[in-house]
Amino acid sequence: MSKPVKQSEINSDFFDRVYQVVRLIPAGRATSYGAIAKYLGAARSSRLVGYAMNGAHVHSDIPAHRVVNRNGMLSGKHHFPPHLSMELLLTQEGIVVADDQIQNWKEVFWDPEEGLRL
DNA sequence: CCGTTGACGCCAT
DNA sequence: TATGGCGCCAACG
Repeated sequence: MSKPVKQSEINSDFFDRVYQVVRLIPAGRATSYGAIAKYLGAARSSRLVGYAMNGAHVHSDIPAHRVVNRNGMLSGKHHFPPHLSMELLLTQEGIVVADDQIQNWKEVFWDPEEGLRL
């Protein structure tokens, strides 16, 4: 198994799946768009995860700030309001951020497959 | 209906 | 190590 599959062949609620996973990210930890896509069986559709986050602002219970790119860089900071920037939110959770990048990324990174004990 | 865009990531050079 | 190209697929004009 583990064969790449188009998300459209899996289900039509890809975004909801993404939101579900993001909600499970523990405070003080963070994951990447690619890790979520991979967990959902659409490893090559990481861009869709980012797109899903774009509409996550309507769901105030989704910690979108805990999702960054594979390098731990805050590539989506530009989409947050000034008073609730990614850097601020992450810092409040104990994550160290410098130059728009999460420090100790290897330790902070939360893999959905590991965290959810797949 | 068609071309562009985009909170990404892998691979080639 | 750094840079550029391509795939992926929904949303938009």
